[in-house]
Amino acid sequence: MFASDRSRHAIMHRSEEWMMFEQELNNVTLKIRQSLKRLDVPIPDQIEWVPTPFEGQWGFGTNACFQAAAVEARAGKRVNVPARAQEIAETVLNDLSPIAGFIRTVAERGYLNLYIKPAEYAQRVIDIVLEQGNVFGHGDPKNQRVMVEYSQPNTHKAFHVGHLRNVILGGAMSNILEFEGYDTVRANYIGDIGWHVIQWLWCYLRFHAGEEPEGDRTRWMQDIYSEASQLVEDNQEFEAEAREVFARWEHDDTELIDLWKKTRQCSLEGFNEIYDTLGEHFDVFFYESEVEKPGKVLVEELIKQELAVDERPTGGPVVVKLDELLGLEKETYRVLVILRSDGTSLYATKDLPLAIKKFNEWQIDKSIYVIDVRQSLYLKQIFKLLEIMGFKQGKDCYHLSYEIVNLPGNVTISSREGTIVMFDDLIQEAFRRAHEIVEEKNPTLSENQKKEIAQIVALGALKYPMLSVDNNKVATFDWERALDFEGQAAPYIQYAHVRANSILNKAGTIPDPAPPNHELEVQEISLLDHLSRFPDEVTRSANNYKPLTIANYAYDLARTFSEFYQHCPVLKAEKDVRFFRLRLTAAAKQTLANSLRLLGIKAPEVM
RNA sequence: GCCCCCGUAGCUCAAUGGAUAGAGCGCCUGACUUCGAAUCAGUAGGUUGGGGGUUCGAGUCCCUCCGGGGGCGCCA
Repeated sequence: MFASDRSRHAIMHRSEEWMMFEQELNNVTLKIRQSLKRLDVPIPDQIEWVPTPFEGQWGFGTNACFQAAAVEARAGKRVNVPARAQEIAETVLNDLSPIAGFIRTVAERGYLNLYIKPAEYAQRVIDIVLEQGNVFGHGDPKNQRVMVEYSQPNTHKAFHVGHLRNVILGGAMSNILEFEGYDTVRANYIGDIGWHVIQWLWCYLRFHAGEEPEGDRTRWMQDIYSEASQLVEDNQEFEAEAREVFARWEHDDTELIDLWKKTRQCSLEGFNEIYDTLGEHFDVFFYESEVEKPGKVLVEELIKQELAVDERPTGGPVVVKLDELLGLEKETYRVLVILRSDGTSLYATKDLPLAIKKFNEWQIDKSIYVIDVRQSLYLKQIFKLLEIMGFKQGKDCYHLSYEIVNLPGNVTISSREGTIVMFDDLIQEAFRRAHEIVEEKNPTLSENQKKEIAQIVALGALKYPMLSVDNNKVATFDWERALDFEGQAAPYIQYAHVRANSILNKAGTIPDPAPPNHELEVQEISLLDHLSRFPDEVTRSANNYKPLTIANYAYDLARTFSEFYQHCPVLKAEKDVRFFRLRLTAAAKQTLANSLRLLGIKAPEVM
């Protein structure tokens, strides 16, 4: 991505903020070391700088003096660490003062704080944002390829709000990793075979032969699936019939396979429409049907290597006794079943060869699985088994888990039981409400514009809550809350972007770079400070596999900008102030757009 | 029996081991002839489930208890 920007990578550090102050801070760090040595105070291994937490002041602080005092205390000196830290900080400052590049240096509560002169750096922050434009915040190329597997829908079933959390999360994670400098491969893994498909095919042949879907294909597929699983569950004769269909399948019955191909395609097309709507795309589709046979071969190899135990002669399945193989006393990895007693495949049968295929055919360095938390143990088993098999990259597999989405009343979403909220219903209702609001707020827009905006706002509103809550918290789907466009929500962030755009449009052009020559307001400093932190937030988000970090950041930035434009007139300010604030507004708009883009949310120009 | 996750304001949630635990919603009070009020400003609201421990410093790490959810040889 961003091939045109490659040339910059050599000179731009991953963190523009640190880079801007790198020289000054390194300089100070060195001097502090020298000073501590002169004063005969222990020198901490690491002297790290963090932004000071005081609103409207722009600076960096270090806790190095705490570290030093703590070392003294551990060495047996009877000292009160906080008091001693403060003492050391003051002494060091006396020893060094004044320090070049900083407007104020203060010892506060044991911290050694350095405040920079805002005007001096304001221009640099803005210039960097505007120069880099839509790549502002990106990380250096890591020369590593990472694959993110997500979505993984089953054909012949519904696509519901439970699936949404997965797609949104996986998509945002991919965007963030890519932006941070990883060569990112978006992978989907389709469940196109298995007992659920067989039941569907049976039900179709038995009760719906010749039928074609009208309207929403995915809903049609779901309806038949729901009917099938009910019938099979309640009626043993029906189950026996379905088992016969399974047998036909195992014998490669041509007629059945033709029906499978056709209906599978129907599902896939339905999914693709949903991905289009969501703005998601995949670089590769894997299918369970393509790894089933390799999986069965692999199972035989594992039996030969005596890693797997074939219990089929005694009516059992093929299992891998992981704890036993590892010599673990305590139950840890337990036992993994890798093939049914009747020789048919399981998830594990297919996941093993797929994991290997990913590394070997795609030359990836890291393999991420976006899958719900209930499969934690299962994935732990798969990854460990890969290692035991001698496939070392098992340790480069990572389970990005997330909690499930329930319906109100703690009702589990189940396509088998039909307790689902279909994606299509959700997006249509969100669109309807968004359209109503656009109509009310901006009646003069053309109908096409209204529709486009409603779509952007509706999608943002649905996506944002999936990203702004920690992965391991259970989400409850609630119509009212899912469609709440107020407060901490995507439309708020989009609105800030729109307002910035509106100001810039009225101004016409963005002025040339210039330092501010007025006393900066608290809101301006706060906004500049937030802008400068974006690159670090991207890095942190990528390193921790947490899109939540960017979701929080985007909202914080929007709030900071809203406070800014409310308090600081831009167009009405006198010329120099206007010029500076216009550039600041442009930088804010750009950074809002960049952070929203990472979340997979569009930033409209008007709304 | 073993394992994992959650518990923070009335509700929904934030918070690199750091400075005074922050938002939104809801409640109450203000600001549109003003760059667009999908906005902003302000009030009130907390023993971070309880108890120990580690640390100079714990919502965050460790132990334990309580409450809730989930997983554990042929479901996916």
